[in-house]
Amino acid sequence: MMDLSERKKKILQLIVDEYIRTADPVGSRAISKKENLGLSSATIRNEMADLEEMGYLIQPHTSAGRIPSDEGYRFYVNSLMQYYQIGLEAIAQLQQIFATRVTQLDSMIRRAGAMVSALTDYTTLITTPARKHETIRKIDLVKIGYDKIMLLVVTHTAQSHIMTAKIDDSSCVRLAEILNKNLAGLKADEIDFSLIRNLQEQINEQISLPAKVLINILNFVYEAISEPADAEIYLDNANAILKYPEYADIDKAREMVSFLEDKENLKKLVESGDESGISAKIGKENNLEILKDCSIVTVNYSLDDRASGKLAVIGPKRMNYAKVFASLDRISSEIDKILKEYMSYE
Amino acid sequence: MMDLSERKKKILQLIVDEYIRTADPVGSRAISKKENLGLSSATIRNEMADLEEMGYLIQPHTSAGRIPSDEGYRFYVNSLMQYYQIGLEAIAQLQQIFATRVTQLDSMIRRAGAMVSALTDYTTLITTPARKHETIRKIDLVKIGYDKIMLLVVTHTAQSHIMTAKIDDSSCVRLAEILNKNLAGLKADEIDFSLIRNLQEQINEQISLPAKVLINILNFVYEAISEPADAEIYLDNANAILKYPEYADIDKAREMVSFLEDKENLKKLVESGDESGISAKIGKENNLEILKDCSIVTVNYSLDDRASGKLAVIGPKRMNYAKVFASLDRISSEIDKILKEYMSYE
DNA sequence: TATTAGCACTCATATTCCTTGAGTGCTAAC
DNA sequence: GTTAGCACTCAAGGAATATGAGTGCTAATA
Repeated sequence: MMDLSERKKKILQLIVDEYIRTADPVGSRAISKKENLGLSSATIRNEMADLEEMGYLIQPHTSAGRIPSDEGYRFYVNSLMQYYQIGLEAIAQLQQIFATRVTQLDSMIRRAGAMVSALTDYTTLITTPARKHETIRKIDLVKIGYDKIMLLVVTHTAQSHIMTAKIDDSSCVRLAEILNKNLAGLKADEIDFSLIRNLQEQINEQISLPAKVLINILNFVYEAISEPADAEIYLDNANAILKYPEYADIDKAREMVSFLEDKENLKKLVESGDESGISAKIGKENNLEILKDCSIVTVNYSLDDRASGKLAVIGPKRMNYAKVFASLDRISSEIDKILKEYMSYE
Repeated sequence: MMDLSERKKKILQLIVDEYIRTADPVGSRAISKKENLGLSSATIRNEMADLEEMGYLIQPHTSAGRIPSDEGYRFYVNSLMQYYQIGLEAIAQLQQIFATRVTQLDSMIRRAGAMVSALTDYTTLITTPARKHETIRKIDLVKIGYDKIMLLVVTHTAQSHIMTAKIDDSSCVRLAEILNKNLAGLKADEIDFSLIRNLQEQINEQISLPAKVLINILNFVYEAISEPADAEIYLDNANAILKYPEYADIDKAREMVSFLEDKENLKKLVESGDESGISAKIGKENNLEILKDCSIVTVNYSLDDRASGKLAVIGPKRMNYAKVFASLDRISSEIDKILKEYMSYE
């Protein structure tokens, strides 16, 4: 690898940076106008010609600017790239993604959505069931390391949580017993302050446990049975729209994709379906300019009043309605079966 | 809603079917040539003119064929659509989607992938960790309905399974005890035939349990600790490529998307990264024609020899390398933390 | 010797104009 | 009521042209 003068390095870096930003071939004038460089475009042109000869730059055609070659990128990545600092807001956002609780039932539901898009080859929308009145069936504590325990809360699904706490085996068993005796069978709104106080006293009598650990445990238990703030909504096979000639215009496709990326939009969409059976909204029936060439077919799934959600297919107005109706019919009854399995008792 | 003659209905149906199939405006000649209709294109033209007047068809412009209006689709959906039969192969395929085992750890990993694409706005690829030598920590049985029990198998994560079986509460407890005594601490390859026979005998002595239920239980336990056939691979934000001008050409975008849809391709891709640290493959370094304008940045995550996987970002060569490197660095160490939490004991 | 101003040259992109052909509506004959 | 025939329309595609960003080279300058 030939050595580059500092000036050449600087120029190469500016070109790569600029090209990364704009995706347009970078001209000599654009670089010469940059910051404190103090060089005319003619000089830059000479340097660029050198860099091209060395293989770091490419000219797509005579009268265009330059773009980096693979070797140019490689040099940039190895030697020129500036350190990037991830923003605080981004990190905060990340924490939230991880914090969201996903139960096994939810991921089942999500896969049902994937099935529909596999069957129909259209974009699918599915909401996780809004759960109500969940009861704690059983609580268990399993020691899984010298200072780690796994907390299991069985509701309609098994929810688990790993926490740091030094408890010996027998205390673990005792603690689980106390928790079960006091909490099993309860719903979220039946857990009140006096109950907690009582629980705390019983525990303190029998085992030594840091207050913080108990609070963590109770928090997770409470979370497991309380309704989620809002039902999750999942989108599957969003790029199916690329396959249909109505979106041969890239701008239309982009507009649609970014519409579908906004969960608020999706929630509104899915709520517009009728309450019973499979229903279709065709074109302008959707009352939305961007959807005037789309149809949305929606179906509700539910287990009496305890859980319900929606499943929808969105595609061009010219969709294969027969296939979509048949698929939704099939999968929604499949979901009903799953719900019954997971959530019905007595 | 005006009545339509049978002939008009038939013609409307043929037009909608044809348009759904081809997405091209349907001309009178195409219809007249259809099957047993036995009418000339001129006659069809007259009928089409009527259907247009009634609002069921639209002419995009004078010299084009007709396409259905929203009302035309509506009529089709309500009255003309033929019943569609889902193919057997499709259904078989579906069963498989549901059969795949997804643990809580897997969905954590998947969300880590989502984070990277949120941070960078490029397409992200993530493989779930290949697990080895898992041991059963605890088995539990919870009665959740009059003929339903939930089987819990705690490994590095809690896996649950709901099955139909009529067992009374005390038998449930007894059964769990026996299972734990015989199976806790074992790895997949330590479960052999004599062990199972022994277990079966103990159970038959103490409780009455249909052989089929026991087999179901053992099957699920075994599944929970055996290695998955192949690591799952998830793709996130695949339509990010639409946002970049290098894919302004819709055909290029389509080609890329369908490349990314094939999991076999993805597996090969992700395996090409270096073993340690973050590494980038730029353009032709990927040795694949379709990727000659793409870069792939890969990082490994791992917890000693027990679990490891890959995380990769794929985007245009002109990607923001600094940001991608920083994001991957950050998230992979986040994953390492999770793995440690979930999988390390002692 | 390094830098710069000036100018002729190149070539992708956008624009305009023209051709082509699929499909129509209408009329007259069957 | 149905059909053959024909003039008419208009989107899509191709050829020809204009535009302008950016270059390389030369000669002047510091």
